[in-house]
Amino acid sequence: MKIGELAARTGVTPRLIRYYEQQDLLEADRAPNGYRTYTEAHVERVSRVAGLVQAGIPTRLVKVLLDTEDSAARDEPTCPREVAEQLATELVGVQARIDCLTRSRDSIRDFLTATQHEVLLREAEEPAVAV
Amino acid sequence: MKIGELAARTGVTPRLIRYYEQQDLLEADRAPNGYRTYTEAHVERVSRVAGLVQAGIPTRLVKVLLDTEDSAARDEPTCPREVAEQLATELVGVQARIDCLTRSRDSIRDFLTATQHEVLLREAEEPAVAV
DNA sequence: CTAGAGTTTGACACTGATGTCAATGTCAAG
DNA sequence: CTTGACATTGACATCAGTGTCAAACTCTAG
Repeated sequence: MKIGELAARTGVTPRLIRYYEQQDLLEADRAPNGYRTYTEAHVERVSRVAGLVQAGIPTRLVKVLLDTEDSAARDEPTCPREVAEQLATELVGVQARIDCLTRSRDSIRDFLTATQHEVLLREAEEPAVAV
Repeated sequence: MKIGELAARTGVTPRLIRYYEQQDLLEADRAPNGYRTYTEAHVERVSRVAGLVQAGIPTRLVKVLLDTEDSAARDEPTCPREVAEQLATELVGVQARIDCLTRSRDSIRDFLTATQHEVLLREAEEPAVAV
């Protein structure tokens, strides 16, 4: 598929998809005419990247995270001690973000419940659009 | 306490503390000489703000989130339907971020485990510096 | 009284993530 | 062949979050 379709399916603008590629978070094959071409796998990849970036992870780190997943998937036990330490450091940062966001989420929930708006809660939690 | 001490205790630079105040995320009393003065409560508040901002929540929303907590704490059932809907919307966004970060965290953990670096894991999870 | 550390405001600068625009190329449909 | 939709690259613009610096003030210690 071409960039337009990928954009439509992920909700990420073509501009950003190109930007992510430029930041080395994405790779794209090229059709003979120079157009970028993507596969199904890219859909998830792009969603993931966008999600992480939106969650405040700088692109530089997003790359590390996804590369980690990738090499884990291909189970390459490639892991120089130093990289592992960096990851461990990153881990605490990620966990801190999760904790912080979780508190906010709970606050919102509690508040909506306390103000008799549970209906909205159900609407909100149904879709489960986990990315 | 003055801004310097607050900064030291929260790990947030004075510059940012002033910025957050400017963005209406914080309020500070003034000493007769014009210096900002803070209470214990501000310590947590600042940490919270910084955490959310770092987690990718724009300051504009951080304000909404914390205001929600505040009014919940003072249990004011003040909640016009419209605000509730906005919050519900925000809720799904926050949840999406949490899911995304959680996946990354698990990936890192799994990876470190798979590569025999559990030691680092324990180091990383001990502090439990949840903010 | 003076020196030094901390504070105030305000300006300027930079970075990262995005939007937008321009000039050009590709391709499918009429 | 022409038109219109979509691609490409590259430049410029914007916004938020931060760093940094300057000039002036306050306070504490010597």
